[in-house]
Amino acid sequence: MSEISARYNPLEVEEKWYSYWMSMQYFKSTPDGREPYSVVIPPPNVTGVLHMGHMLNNTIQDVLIRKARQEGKNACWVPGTDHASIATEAKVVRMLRERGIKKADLSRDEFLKYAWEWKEEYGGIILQQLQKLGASCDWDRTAFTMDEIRSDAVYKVFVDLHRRGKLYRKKRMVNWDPEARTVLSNEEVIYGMENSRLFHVKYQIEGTEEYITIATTRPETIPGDTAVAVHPDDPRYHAFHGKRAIVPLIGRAVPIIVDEYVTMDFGTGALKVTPAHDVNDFDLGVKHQLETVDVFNDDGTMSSAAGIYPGDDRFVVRKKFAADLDAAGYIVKIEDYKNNVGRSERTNAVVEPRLSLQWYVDMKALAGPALDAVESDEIEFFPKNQKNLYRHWMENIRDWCISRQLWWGHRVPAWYYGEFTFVAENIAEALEEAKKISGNLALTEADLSQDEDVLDTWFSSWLWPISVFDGFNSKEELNYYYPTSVLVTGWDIIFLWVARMAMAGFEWTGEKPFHDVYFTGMVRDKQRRKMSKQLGNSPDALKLIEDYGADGVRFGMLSCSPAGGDLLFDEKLVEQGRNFCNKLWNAMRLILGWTPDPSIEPTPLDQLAYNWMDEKLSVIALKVNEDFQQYRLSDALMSIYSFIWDDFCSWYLEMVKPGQGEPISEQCYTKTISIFTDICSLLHPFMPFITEEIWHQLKTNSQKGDCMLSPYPKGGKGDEIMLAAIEHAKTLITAIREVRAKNGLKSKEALPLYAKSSQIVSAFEKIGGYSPLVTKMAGLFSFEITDLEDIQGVNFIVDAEKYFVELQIEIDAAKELEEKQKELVHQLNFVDGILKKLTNERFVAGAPSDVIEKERKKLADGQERIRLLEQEVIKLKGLVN
RNA sequence: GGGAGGUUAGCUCAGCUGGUUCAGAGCACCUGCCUUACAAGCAGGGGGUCACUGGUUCGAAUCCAGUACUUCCCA
Repeated sequence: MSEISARYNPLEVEEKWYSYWMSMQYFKSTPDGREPYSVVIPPPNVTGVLHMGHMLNNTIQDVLIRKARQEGKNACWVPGTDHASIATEAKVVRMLRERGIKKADLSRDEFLKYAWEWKEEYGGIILQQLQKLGASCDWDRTAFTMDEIRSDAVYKVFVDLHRRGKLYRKKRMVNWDPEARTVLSNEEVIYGMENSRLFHVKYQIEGTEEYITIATTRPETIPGDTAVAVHPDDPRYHAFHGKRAIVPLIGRAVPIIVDEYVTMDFGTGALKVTPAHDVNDFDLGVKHQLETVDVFNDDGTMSSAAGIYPGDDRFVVRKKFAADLDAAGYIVKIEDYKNNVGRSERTNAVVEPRLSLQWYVDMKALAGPALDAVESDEIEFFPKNQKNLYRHWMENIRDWCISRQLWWGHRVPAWYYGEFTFVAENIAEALEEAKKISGNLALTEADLSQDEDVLDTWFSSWLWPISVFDGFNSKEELNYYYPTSVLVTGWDIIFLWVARMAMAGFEWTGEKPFHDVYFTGMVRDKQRRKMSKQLGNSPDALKLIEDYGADGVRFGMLSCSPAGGDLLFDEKLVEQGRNFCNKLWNAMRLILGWTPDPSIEPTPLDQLAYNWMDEKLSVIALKVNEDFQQYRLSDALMSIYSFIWDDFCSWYLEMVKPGQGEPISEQCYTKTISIFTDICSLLHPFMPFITEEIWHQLKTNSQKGDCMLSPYPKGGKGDEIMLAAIEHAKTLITAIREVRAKNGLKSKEALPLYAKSSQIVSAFEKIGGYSPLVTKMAGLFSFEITDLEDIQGVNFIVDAEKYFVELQIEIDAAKELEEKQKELVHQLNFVDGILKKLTNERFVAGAPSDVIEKERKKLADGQERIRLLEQEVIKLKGLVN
């Protein structure tokens, strides 16, 4: 025994077993006759390094996959990364800048060469880090959204949607990131309240000396004004209907239009309309056929069309132009104001609404089946309440802008020739098409120009559950693995990803992409702040694994993360995980230190103990399986945790532990090992490394096989009478220990215990090994049943049974009396409540018979306790007086 | 502005279809222990009018309404 360290050392164990599993190809999956269980990883950014969110998310997936594997299913977990257009391009640009290279000086191809180099060098880091966590992915299947198979799928889908009229190109208002100089989807814009100022500016009414005053937070857009709008019912402005206003300092005369869109009590009730720079204004512009004047360049500086300060930044111009207006007497007043400002998720630049020509997917045409599937629980959400969010978004769905003004990504498969557009999977097809349409057979590829933009990264991610199985080329694997079993992801990308995958699934396979969706919470710090790089509040994931072991970290992540609920990360959690590993480790050391002796028969106590363990294990396993059904992983883990720590270590091992230097019966030894290995099987999905290690340490000389592939315990109801008896014994033993603690008695001092005779007590006493068990665990000198009503010493009630510990000590009668009286009151209330129930006809008539039976039992027990307590109180009163 | 959720021990949360041996878990806390598997431990213990108000009911942490506070989503 001495050669085994008293502390569990995870590092070498983890390294050893991970490479062993890999060498055995245990993670590998190919279609066969077994039931499949498939999971696709939410592909992390190729730029990413492992953070807490990944650890939580991937631990959960690994738990599910490992359990499925132990259940004999063909478990397939497909790993991969996505190319993260904006983030990666930004990273590569920065890297180039550090090397003194400007993106603007490079051709597209040159830039992409650098980008791929970067990807090859750094792109796989996160996947290697997942291995440290124990992730049992089928690494041979590692996919990347820009590899050949996944890219082909993207182009196919684009062409297909276009052909069927569900994808189009149009000039619309978009969210423009002037720093990245690209469009953003709605989901990539983060809104927040910011301090700004509301400028009240007066516009002269054409041909009069009258003015109309508008309020705006953005005076720099005034050069783009092409109307002033008022509410039709606003009496202040009736006189101006049909007239024109002069845009101050610009001199443009613009119509005063009337529209119910205007909010009368906001600002002055008059609204300047700038169709090129505001979504709502754009709609007004379309409705009233207004001119659009785009006053900005794509980097947020003023354009030549603005006529003022060309080339200056919009925020600089805001100040300058406001000052000009003021100097010219057009500013009526300036108020401090808070408004909602959208910023780019990636660059934090203030998003500029901008008119631009982009590609869109007609989402209404795709949403139907995906919405229905979730509504009907055909796709089941865990937790359920995410359905509301999903429904709301799907019912108000807007078209998806999929083009991005970047180079890193899938280039839009559209080619232009003159005024023609050809959408095709490749240039050769586009050329064929071009020849046909134009009638010019002499066209060459050089005559066509491909769209400069790339597609939104999610336009490849939404195909992921299909494309990782090469499903757009071949049905072979798709038929087996698809729909996947479960998707595990954060609720924050329910729209970006989950909804879109559901749509793509129905669109191209006619089926849902997954049966279940498990939404994890966000990992936050103790102050509930989201973990982020900026705040620096995220622990180093790999450091955590080094310090606490992968199993410890997995335990920490899981033990406190109910589905959908946020995980408030605290290093205490992983510490608990590490301590748990140590506990398991030491239980193993204890057992391995025993000397089994074939010539000794197991005692009745031994037999009772291991039979009880079997029953209890069975009950726990059943509960764990039920918890898995509902994805209550943290409940499942905590059940196993307390089963191991309390039942197995604190109770069972102490029950069967032989005395110092004494041997243990071989039967009991073998049985203990078998229980422990079952425990390893049960715990393995959560803590794979230590369970594998212990499994092998315990099995060195006997059975073969690995914990990872051992059958997962199914569990059952268990022997209720035996379970109840042991629970009673445990409570009794605890009560005796309490007597010790209260009276300052040493644990070595053996005590005589008497039980007041009763049916229950005799029944328990008849169970083989019961009395020896209590005697051993409570450190008794003797344990007898008596008919005496009182014995000198301390007495107490367990369930409805009365026990006496014979003691020659003074007891504090007054204090004891107070306690017993308090308890009596509680019991009286308890019984009173049940009596009320049982005397109520409607209850007796209506409640199910087993409920009534239970109430009767509770009543009888309660009454018995009252009887015993009353006796006691009378006796104590006598002593006090 | 529209919508969804939350409010249970000091902290983080369980508590499913209403029924007091269920007010529970983990952590934290207090007391006593270096009892040779484990001090990363052992034994014992104290903590809660289940946000507030009203209603339904024989009975409410659990259902309903309102109030307060709070989180989130969408605009």
